[in-house]
Amino acid sequence: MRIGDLAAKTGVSVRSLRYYEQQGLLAAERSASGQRHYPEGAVGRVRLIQQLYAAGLSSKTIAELIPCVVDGRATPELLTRLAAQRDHIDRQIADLTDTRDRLDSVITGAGTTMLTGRSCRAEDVPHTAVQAPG
Amino acid sequence: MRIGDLAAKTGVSVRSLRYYEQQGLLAAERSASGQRHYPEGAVGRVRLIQQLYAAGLSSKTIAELIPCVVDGRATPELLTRLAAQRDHIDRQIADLTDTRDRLDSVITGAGTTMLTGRSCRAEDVPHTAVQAPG
DNA sequence: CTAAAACCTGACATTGATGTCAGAGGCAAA
DNA sequence: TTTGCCTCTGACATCAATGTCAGGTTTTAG
Repeated sequence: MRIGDLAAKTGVSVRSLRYYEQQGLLAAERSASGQRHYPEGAVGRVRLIQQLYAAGLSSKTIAELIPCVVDGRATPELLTRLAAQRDHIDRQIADLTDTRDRLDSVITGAGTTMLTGRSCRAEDVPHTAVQAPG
Repeated sequence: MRIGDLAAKTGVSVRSLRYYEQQGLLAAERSASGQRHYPEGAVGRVRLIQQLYAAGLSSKTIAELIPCVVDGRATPELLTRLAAQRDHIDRQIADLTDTRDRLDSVITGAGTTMLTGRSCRAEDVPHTAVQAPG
């Protein structure tokens, strides 16, 4: 598979795939002329990378942990780091849940506000047709 | 309260507090000589800002939503945006939960691996909609 | 009064992932 | 062979939040 195909399959830009290689996250075979060639498994690998990016891990951290995650090669030290990342994600989940609930209560609370017809700085909303009176 | 005190109470740098003001997230009274002066409530406000930053909202988005969150005021349009943010956070939570579980199974699997010598291939662990290899 | 500490504005630097552009070469179809 | 698309490297641009430095004013402590 060439880089354009992998990009199409994963939804990740060609630019980013090259960047992942540069960061040591994603190896590629090279053809005689230097073009990158990926096995099928690269698709899952890229998805994993994206997932870890989404969890807020840096390239450097992913590069350190990825052999452990894909190969199960875990030194006790790596295992500790992995657990630390898991705990960090746990904290993120807790924080996000808190934020979600907070927004939620604002939303349901605002339902009452909507009935009373009060507006929220309508003059600052440059969008289409705000008909709420100021 | 002066800016240094607020920074100390919130753990946010003085630089960032000035930046928040510039972004319209955090207003400050000014003394005759121009120094910023904050009420006690600013502490909670800064914490809210941090919370929303942590949820991945941009300054611009926070600036738009914050009057509603703190005052409970919302136009229907703003309410929609708020709900969209909540849904976005919900998706983040789901993704993070998935990632956490994945790391978790690597961790417990790796523990087993260390005992049994079996390898643990996380890319083969089923999570949400992994495309099966052909 | 004086010196230190805190504050002000403004500007430039940094980090990280990604976009974009330029110039050169590879590869398959016509 | 020509055409057109894909790929290569390398470099510069971007965005957003924050760090840092400079030069000047204010506040506070001795």
